[in-house]
Amino acid sequence: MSVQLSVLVHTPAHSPLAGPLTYQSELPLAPGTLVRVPLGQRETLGVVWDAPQDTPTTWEIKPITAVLSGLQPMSDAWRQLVGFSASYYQRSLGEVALSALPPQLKGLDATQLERRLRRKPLSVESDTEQATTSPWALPELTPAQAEVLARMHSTPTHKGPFLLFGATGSGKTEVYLRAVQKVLEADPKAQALVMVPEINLTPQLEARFEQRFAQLLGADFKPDTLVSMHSGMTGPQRLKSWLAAHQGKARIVLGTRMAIFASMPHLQLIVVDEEHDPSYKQQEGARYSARDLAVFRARLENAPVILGSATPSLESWHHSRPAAEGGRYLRLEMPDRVGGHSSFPLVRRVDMNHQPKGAVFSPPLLQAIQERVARGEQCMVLLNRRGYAPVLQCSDCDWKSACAHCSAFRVFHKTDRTLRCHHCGFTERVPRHCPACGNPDIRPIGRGTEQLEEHLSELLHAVARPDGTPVRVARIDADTTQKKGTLEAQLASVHAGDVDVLVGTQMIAKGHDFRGITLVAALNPDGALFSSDFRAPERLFSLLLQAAGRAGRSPDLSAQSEMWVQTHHPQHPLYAALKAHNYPEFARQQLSEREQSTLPPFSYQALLRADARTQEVAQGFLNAARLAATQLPAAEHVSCFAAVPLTIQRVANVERAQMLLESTSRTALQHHLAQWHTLLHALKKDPAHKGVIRWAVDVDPLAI
DNA sequence: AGCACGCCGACT
DNA sequence: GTCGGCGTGCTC
Repeated sequence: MSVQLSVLVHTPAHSPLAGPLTYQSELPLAPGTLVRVPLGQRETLGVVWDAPQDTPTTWEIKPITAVLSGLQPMSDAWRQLVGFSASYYQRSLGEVALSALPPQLKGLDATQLERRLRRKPLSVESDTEQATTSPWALPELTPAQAEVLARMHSTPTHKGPFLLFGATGSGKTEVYLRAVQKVLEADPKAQALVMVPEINLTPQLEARFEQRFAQLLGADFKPDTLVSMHSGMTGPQRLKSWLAAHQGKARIVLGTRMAIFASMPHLQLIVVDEEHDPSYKQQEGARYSARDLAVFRARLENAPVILGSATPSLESWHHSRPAAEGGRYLRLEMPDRVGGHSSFPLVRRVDMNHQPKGAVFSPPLLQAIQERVARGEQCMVLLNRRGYAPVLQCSDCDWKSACAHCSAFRVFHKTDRTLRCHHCGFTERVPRHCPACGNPDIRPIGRGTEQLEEHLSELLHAVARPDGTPVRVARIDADTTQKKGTLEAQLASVHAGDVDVLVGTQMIAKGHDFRGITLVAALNPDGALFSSDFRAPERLFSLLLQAAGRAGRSPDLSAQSEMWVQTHHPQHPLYAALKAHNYPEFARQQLSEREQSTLPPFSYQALLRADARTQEVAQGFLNAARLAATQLPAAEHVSCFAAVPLTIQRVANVERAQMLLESTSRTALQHHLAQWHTLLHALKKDPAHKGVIRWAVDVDPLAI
């Protein structure tokens, strides 16, 4: 006697096999059981999904190959999370479920896994006991931290979500540590999930958690008590972390957005640090928001979730309005920096309308940098553009360094004399003469961080540090940190005081704690003020406030620290709110504008994207999709805008177009998308749209 | 997504 | 003459 099972395998969203496949098994298996199944010519990993359906089948039903009996079935909550993610983000169950498991697990057959599981865990280091005996004490909480923790723990009616609105330097991490400590101490099995936006930020947080919990747990702190999950890890490392979490050995899982799918049978707390960060949104495949899924998962697991930020996303801020007005999150505030000094760097706006035309550094900013450096203080200069110059141009004809494969210019990188396309990677040596007319005079137009570094070295040439040595300028951006470990090394040299002025992209504005920096400057941030992207101001405000938070972290220097903004719009309300260090005011302005225009969070959006060889084919598909959508029942509640090319219309010779859908009802939009999906599959097969390379839906897109 | 099959260009 | 490019089709 054998039973039939529904099993998920890794089949993509666009495959006709989107749903679970049917296999037979000698024994009934619990939903969530991990199995090996034959699929075509290969054998692959599967997850038992539902109770068997007895729909009559016309094809042969193959038996499963093996049960991975060494592993507990995936929990109900995990399956519900996967089910929700697949349906909400319009992807197949199999794709979501299997990409939520570590890739290495797919490669292991049942016997290999048995061997892997039997492997003895590393023995605990012998010095752990020493650590427990040496005296130590928990750092004293600030009144704000104590208050926030008390409110989280004494609000049984409100299990979260909590929005921890804490200024940079107010000690949010300590709150996370205490909240985690609390759940771990209350239940010896409890597990906590802590998420950070970027891989770069995991090592320092990991160190902080490890130090704390090695002390707190003493001999109970084993090598796999704290594990990480992020895409920078090797396959075997990820498998190891995953197994530790799945088996409940890992009490704390620390990771980037992918960690939201970690198997944690005793999950009792989720922390999302820097919850506003766009990195929480996956940008391909199932385009999930790990922050939104964290809120969903926390509810499933009946666990609290803490969303922390100094500049919350407007969505989360709106959700944390007073309950009387419909807010569902509890807002907890920590306005002051640790150490009681609430002083935020003084924000200085330089009106570039009254400065020498074309100057990169306005004279007052340059002077301020010179003075600081001469006093032995450190400065940080932000410019969001890598390379030496964003475009090269012939002085004679109209040649520009366009990319042959993209509708974008190739960026001039002076260090290796190349022209590089930042979209497709196409790289060539800089030509000696204009490729079009032979003119040897080709010029860089505009400025990137490389040029800034060079320029600033010249400008500060005559300035000496207090010890008489020359000023040192360094640059940190994606180009200087390609090799693993270089970022750490560069950050260390800034810490050590080997650098006087640090130039870089937004990479340097996030998270890193620079003690000696007393002046931060944003050279040209105006672009985001009048961008067509309605979220651009939100990102700019967040970036500037975070950058400002880099200055004056050390209490003795904070009093004189400054944030400089060079702008042509010094009166803009965004800068006024920044100067006042007033995020709530900024959020109020933005939300009122969003409400006026019925933009998120007052409406819900989705994008349909199509890629094709030509723009006509891509848009043709979208327009046909739009026409098909008008037939759907929810159509009247969903507005569908015209198909438009993406801002970078062509990348690597693929033309890209998209179409925006909007509704004031999330449910209506969801129903509409779900029904649309089947129509889209059919459309793609239509010979009229043969040229469509791929299409995808992006629910709650971050950029339009 | 893999993995096979299948039909055209530059190499041991 | 083969190796290998990726287009098309299939997987319970």
